[in-house]
Amino acid sequence: MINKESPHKITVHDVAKKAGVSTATVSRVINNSDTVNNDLRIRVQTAINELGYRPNRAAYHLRSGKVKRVGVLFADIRNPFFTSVLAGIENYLHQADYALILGNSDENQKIERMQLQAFLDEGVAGIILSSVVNSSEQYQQVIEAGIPILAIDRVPDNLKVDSISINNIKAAKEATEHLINLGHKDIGFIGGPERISTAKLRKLGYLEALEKIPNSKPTIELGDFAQAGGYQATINLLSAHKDISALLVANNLMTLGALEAIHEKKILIPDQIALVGFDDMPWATSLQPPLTVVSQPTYDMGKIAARLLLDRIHNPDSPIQQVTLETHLVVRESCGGLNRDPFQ
Amino acid sequence: MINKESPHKITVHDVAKKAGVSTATVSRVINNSDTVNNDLRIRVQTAINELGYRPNRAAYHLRSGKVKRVGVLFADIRNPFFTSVLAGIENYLHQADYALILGNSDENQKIERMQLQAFLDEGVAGIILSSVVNSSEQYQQVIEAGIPILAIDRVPDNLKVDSISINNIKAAKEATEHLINLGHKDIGFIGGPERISTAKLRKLGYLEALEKIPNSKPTIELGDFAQAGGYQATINLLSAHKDISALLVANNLMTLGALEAIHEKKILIPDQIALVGFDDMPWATSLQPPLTVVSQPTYDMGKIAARLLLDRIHNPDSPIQQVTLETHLVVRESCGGLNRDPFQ
DNA sequence: AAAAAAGAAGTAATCGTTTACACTGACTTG
DNA sequence: CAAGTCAGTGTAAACGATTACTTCTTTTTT
Repeated sequence: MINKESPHKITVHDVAKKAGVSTATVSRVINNSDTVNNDLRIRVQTAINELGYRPNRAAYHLRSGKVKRVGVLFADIRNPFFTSVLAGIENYLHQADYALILGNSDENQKIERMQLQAFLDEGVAGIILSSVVNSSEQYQQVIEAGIPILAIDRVPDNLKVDSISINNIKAAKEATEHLINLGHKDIGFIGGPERISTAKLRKLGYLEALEKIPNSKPTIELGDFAQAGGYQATINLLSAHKDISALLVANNLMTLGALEAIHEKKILIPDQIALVGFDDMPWATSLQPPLTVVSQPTYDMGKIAARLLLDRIHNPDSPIQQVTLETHLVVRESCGGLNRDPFQ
Repeated sequence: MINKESPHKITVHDVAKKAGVSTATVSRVINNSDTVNNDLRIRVQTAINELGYRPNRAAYHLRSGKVKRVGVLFADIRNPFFTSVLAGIENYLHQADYALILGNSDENQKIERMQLQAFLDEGVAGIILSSVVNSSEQYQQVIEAGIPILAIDRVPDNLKVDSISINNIKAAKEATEHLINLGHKDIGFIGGPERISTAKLRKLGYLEALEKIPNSKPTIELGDFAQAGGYQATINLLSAHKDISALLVANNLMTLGALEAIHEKKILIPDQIALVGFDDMPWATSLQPPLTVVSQPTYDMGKIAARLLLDRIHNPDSPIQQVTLETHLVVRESCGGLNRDPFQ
C-alpha cells in the first residue's frame, strides 16, 4: 500500500530553517538577486539540494507577477506545417525553461477569441499566434492586458506587433518563374482563402510572375487550405481549363488534394502536368515522382518565433520587429525539368 | 499613446465592494459551493459582469491546491500520428476548460525526465504520456507526487496506470493476413525499436499471422520509427531478400522511407510488391496507387485519453482502466487485390 | 415558548513566495 | 572620530484567491 499522506511539501521555510537563515535570504539565493554572502549562499544551496526543494510556481507567479509560460495558438494544429513550427517553438521554450500552453483555433474566429481569453486567465507572458482573421479588434483585449503577441506565418496587416513570416510573394513568384523557365505558358494556381494573409500574398506572387509572359491569362481556383478543398479546386480547374500544363498549389494539404484529383483524372506527372507544391513535407520525397516544392524553414521559424517573443517579454519597449525569412525552391522531378530545354 | 498604467486589476475585493457583500460570498458565488441567497447571488453576478472580473488562477491554485491544467508529453510531436492524437486531446481539454501544456521528449529518456519535472514544477493536475522507455522508475517521482499519468499509445508494461492504446497485435496480424489472403507467401516486415511497446506488439502480430502458413520464414528488418530509418531498413530488406512480394511497415514515417526505397529500386507497387502501412495519414490517398493501411482512430484516441485522465483526476480512487481500441484495415490499391485471386 | 439545530453571511487566517523596509556592523570620509 | 555610506541580513506585509471559524438570524423540536 502506498502511503497516501502527502510527505509534507517542502517550502522556502524548511530550507531557511535548515540553512539557518531567513526566507528572504533563501529567496535571494534562488533568484540570485542582490548580493548574498558566499558562505550563506552555499549553505542555502546545499540545503536546497538535500531537501530536494523546488519553488512553488503559483506562489512565485502570484507574488512577483512574473510567469514563465507562453501560449501558442494555431489555426490548425493538424497541418504538418504548423506541427513543424510547433516543434521548433517547443524546443526553444523548453530550453529557456518556459512552459508551452497550446491552443487550436481550428480556423474559427470565435474559438480563437475564447482561446485567447483562456490564455489571459491562465496567465501567460506572451502569445505566439497564427491568426484566423485579419482584423485587429480581435486582439484588442490581449494588447490592452499588456501581453505581447508574436504573429507567425500569417500577419494581420493593421496590427502593430512583432512578426515572423516568409517572403510569400517572392516564394510564389519564384516557383511560378521556375515553371515559366521550363517552357510552360498555361500555369494554374490553387490558392487559399483571401482572409489569410499568406494566401493573398502567394496569389500576388503568382500573378507578378505571370505578368512577364505576354498574353498570359491567370488561371486561379481558390480552396480552403485543406485537403478536400484542394481536391475540389483542382478538379474544377482542370475540368474548366484543359490546356493547363503546370500547376502551383499554395499549401501542403491542398497539394495532397491536388494529387488525388490529378490521379483520378489519370493525368501524368510530369509528362502531362508539372506540379509544384508549398512546404517541403516528409512525404514530398516519397511520391512518384518526388515533388518539387517551395521549402519553408518551418522548424527554424518556430525557434526564431520563440526567441523573438522572449526578447519582447524581457524588453517590452524595444522597437517592433518584422522578420521575413527566405524560402527556397527544392527542385525534384515533378516538373520534369531535366528533359525540357529551359532556354527555348 | 497607449496609457501604460495598468488599469488596476479587478480583484474579488472590488466585486465584493460593488455588490455590497464580503469576499467570501463572492467566492461562494463563483464556485457555487454552499448556498447563497438568491438576491445576493444575482447582485454578485451582475457586479462580476459589469466589472468584467476574471479570477486570478495563480491565487486560486495556490490557495485551493486545485489546477485546471494537464501536461501532454509525446515522444515525437512531429510524427503526424501524435499530431492527430494531440488535436483530439486539445479539443476535449479546451471544452473542459483545462489548459494543455505541451512537451516533446524527442525519444530521449533524459529529456523526458526533465519535461516531467517541469510539469511537476508548473503544477499539472495530470499527465498524458507516450513514454520513451519501458521502465517504471522513470515515472516514480511523478507517481509519488500523486499526479495521475495516462499512458497513450505506448504502455510500459510494469506501470500500473490508466492507458489507452490500440490492439497492436491484432492490427498487425490482420494486415498480414490480408496479404496472405491475397496469395503472398514472402512477406517482409519493417518494424520499430523493441523498447517501444507498439513496435514489439506489431512484430508479434506479424509473426502470429505468419505461423499459419506452412514453411513460412519471417523476414524482419527493424528501423527507428523515423523516415530515414524506414528507408534504410527497406533497402536492407529488399537487397537481402529478392523474393519478397509484400511488405508491411509498422509506422507511418517508416512507410514514407519504404516508399522512397521502393521507388529508388524501381519496384512497382502493387505489381511487383504489395505494400501495407500503419496509420491512415492524409497523404495515403494521394499516393499512386493509394495506400492500403491499418487505420488507427487517432483523433478519438486523443479525446478518450483526455476524458479518462480528467475522470481519474476527479476520481483518484476508481479502479485503473486499460482501454484498447480496435483498428481497421483500409483497403486501397497498393496491394493490387482486385486483380489477384484470393483463393489461389 | 425555550432550547437546539440549521442556514446564511462575514471575519480573518492561510496558501508559498517575493520584496519594501528596518536594522546591524563595517567601512569611508572630511 | 563623528557622521554618512553601504553591503548583508532579517521581519513582516503583500499578491488574490479559498475556507475554517465565528456570528447572527431563522426555523425546528419538544
